[in-house]
Amino acid sequence: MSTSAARTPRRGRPGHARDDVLRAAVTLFNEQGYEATSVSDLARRLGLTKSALYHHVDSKEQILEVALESALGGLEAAMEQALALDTPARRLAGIIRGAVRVLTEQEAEVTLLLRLRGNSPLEVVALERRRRFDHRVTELVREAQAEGLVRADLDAGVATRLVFGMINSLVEWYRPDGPVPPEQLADVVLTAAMDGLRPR
Amino acid sequence: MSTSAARTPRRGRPGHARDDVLRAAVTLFNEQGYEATSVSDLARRLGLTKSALYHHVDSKEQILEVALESALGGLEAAMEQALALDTPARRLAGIIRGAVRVLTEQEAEVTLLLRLRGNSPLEVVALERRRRFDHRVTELVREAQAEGLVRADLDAGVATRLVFGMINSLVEWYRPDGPVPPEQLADVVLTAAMDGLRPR
DNA sequence: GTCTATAAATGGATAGAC
DNA sequence: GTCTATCCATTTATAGAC
Repeated sequence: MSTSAARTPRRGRPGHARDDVLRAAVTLFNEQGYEATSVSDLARRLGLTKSALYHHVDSKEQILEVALESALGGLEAAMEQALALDTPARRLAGIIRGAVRVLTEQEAEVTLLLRLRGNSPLEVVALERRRRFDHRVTELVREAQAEGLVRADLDAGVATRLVFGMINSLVEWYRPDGPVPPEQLADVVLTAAMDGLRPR
Repeated sequence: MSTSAARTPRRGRPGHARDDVLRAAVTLFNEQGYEATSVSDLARRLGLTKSALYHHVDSKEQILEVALESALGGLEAAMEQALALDTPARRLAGIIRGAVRVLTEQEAEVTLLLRLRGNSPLEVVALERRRRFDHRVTELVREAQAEGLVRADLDAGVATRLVFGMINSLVEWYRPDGPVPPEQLADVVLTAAMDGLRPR
């Protein structure tokens, strides 16, 4: 899946470029749900006919594919960065901060990923990749437990899911202009996850 | 959720009763998504034709309506019970435990509620009811902050959303036969929310 | 690159026989 | 209470003119 840089530059006015279509599509998919959004809905939102839209993309599912690749690629890149850190504590904090960053910077695409139900081979493959990511996070939690950084009386998988339940919920409510500015968000989440709501 | 015992006894063989249809429908809606599930899919799952299915329910949306009423009713009842407790600490712990209980006991119906996008007047009304519930939880968090039970440097709305992100994620992964037995679940979640992952 | 027109399939829902 | 057959709107997607 090449990005815009790799594509042939258009001669005339760009008009509705592929990226505009993809961006609008992912936004609309998130507002209404992927299945509940028809190609007609999308064309209407863009002020185009369906036929014109199909000039830019091959299919509705292709749009989903591009978005999922972006979301999974972002999460996997964050994992690589976290794994490159030099202590278990930094690796765990790194993947939590990294996931928060990807969730906010690629909010629309990740939201789509988080709502998948596995209704097509494409979705099943994406869900498997997501599951691999989750397993790698669980390994980081387990490693932190071995160092005494995380309570050992909590199953590592359960701890991971609870923390990522918190993180993933960000796509449902976080707004950069809300009570938590973007540059503080990772710290707020990390503190809530590690220390909880109770004052120390 | 009454079992067959409470229903009017049918004369002939019970066949496919309304409750069976509702249960199967909600399960399938959760597996595939509400919009992605056709009435034909549901009929097939039940081993019926569409026509036979429509003998038991008026519409696809009616099934959703019944399920949402059950989920919202459960959450609102939990809120009333929590509000009846006698200290801010007990009220906050009460609604967290109560929500965990409702999420597990009415898992399918609550899952449906949590995935709504507001695609119809019915969904919009349900989302408004859900928002009212969230606001009442936020009030309990604010009250706990005033007593010094919850960190005051965290916005009450943000704290509520983070904790409920954790709680709501249960519908995605919690299984009674997993590492956390049902009777311990509320304690595990409450501890994770209040004290975090770090050993004290 | 956008349009009108249309194909082919599937969606939710109903009529009426048994 | 279940069936076959059908209605009509909408779905994804394509053909071909401009």
